[in-house]
Amino acid sequence: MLTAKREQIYLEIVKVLKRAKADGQLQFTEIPDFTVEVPREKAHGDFATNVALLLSKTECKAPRQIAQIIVDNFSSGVEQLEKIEIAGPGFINFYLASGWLYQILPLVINEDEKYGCSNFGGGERIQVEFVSANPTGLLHMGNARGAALGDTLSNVLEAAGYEVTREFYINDAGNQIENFGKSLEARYLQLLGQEVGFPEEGYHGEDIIETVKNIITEVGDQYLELESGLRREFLIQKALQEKLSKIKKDLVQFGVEYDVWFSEQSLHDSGAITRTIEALQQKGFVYEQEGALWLKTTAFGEEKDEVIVRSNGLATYFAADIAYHQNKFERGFEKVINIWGADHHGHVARMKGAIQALGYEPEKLQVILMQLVRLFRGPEIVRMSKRSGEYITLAELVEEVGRDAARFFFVMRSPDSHLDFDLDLAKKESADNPVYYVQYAHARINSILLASTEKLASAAEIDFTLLTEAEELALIRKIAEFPDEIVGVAANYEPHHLTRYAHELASLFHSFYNSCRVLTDEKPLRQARLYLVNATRITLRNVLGLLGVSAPERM
RNA sequence: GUGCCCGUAGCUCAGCUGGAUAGAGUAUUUGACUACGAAUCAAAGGGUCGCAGGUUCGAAUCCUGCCGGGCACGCCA
Repeated sequence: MLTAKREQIYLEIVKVLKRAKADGQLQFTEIPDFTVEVPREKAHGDFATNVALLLSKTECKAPRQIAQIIVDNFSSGVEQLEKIEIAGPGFINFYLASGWLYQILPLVINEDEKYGCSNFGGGERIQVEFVSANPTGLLHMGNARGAALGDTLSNVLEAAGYEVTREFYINDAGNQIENFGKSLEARYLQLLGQEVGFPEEGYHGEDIIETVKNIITEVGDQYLELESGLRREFLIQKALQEKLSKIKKDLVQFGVEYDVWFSEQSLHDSGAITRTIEALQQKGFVYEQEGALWLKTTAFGEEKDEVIVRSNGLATYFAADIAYHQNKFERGFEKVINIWGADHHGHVARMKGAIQALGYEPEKLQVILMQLVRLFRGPEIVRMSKRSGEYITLAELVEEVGRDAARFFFVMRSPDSHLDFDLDLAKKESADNPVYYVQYAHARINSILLASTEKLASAAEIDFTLLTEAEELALIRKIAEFPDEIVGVAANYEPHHLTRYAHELASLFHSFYNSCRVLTDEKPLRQARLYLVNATRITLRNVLGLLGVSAPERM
């Protein structure tokens, strides 16, 4: 609705500009990249454009003078356009006939759970890789943030018309797995009464002990007889299985389900890494030095080259990740999004370089870096240490504050911002908790609809022009913005705008509720307001759905 | 030392592809429940947008330098 109207205005302006140029009133050689947007201030009309300001330089005229030329040439190509005004330094404000927005309401009701969806993405295939935690432990707050962001972004991309694949890359290879094996073995032997030391760099967490206890319950002491290498391998297999199923379960509890779980080890086993390295060699980006193979990432602006095969013959994590990305592109994804912790930022440029070396456009890879999460209980910071295994896990978080609050809080902030997560606030069932604020609006609507015993009237029976209060119009406008909002989030990868939108929508509803009685005695007005309330309900429910937050009917 | 992120109201943060009077929540103060849920609403106060220059009709937004905080700089992942 908004989009269509904006386009109409935009095209009309372009027409006017061309005509003015043909008449010699304007001299520009190229139409500048101007905008038509909904102004922040209501007093500035329904839409506004900055085109006159942008033209002022090339025209050598005052912006307001140019605006006047445009306004004078404006014809009636835009329906419902009531008034055009020049304002401020040279903005042109467009005022539409009051009530032009009413058309959005029947549309919302008809589209229902599809309201907000569009075909912006045109069915393009896009892959979102997120969390991708080491399967050697449990999910921590950083993983949780990634899970909330990745899943919400995926939901939004789907709503915007992309075909999305959610993927978890399992780091089940390399040194950490070695290390994991040593830790498991030490615990195994200790639990069976042997006096052995624990590896300095090992995984000290309690959860490893639990895992080993479970293994002992299953296999008893029969691994004691085995040669150490074999014993570790068995322990690793068992433990990985258990850890992964726990990770999966915890993510499901968090509302996150993946389409693909991709094993790093499988890239080693299948020879994919070798093939990728050969491809890079063929293109001349690989050389040998001091027994190792290096990738010439300096060819793509990096400060130094990177090792892809160590002198001990083992491929590095980087090599595996390159093979993984090649695999992604071979599967036909047109765009690939990775959500990584900020501690991996050094990896971004070289990954893009590697992609370029393979002959793909580096822009196809989009990395969202997220800053760290700090946990608080009120003013007290919650100290955590991954090394010692003392940290709060995703499962514990969901247990403590609930999935709704957790997901909302993680998405609330820009990924670029450090996130201070206050457990006390997230648990609070009160006004200062933004999750409840939004959910409350939904529950409240539901109880109005319950209280009204009559059947909702159809759009044809309703006189929408009765909705004239400022609160009503503001609410309708916000509802109308929803599809645009989704496209914006999908285009710029900014899921945090969604929580903001949800809050604003709820807020406008509460204001409306407090100033306009819905269940009034005047039937036509009551029907119109009930219709608006129902449209609000649908929009709220849909935005909460994208966030992975429930829309309760009662609280 | 080099690279990336951050610095906006007392606090937590939006706004950053340049646009009109810099916003929200919270906290503080004051009002509103004998009608649809007060987990709500209405209103007030609160700002050198880290500092200094520059670019231009216009800068929180772009550029340069500096200050403060975080992260990363491995034949780890």
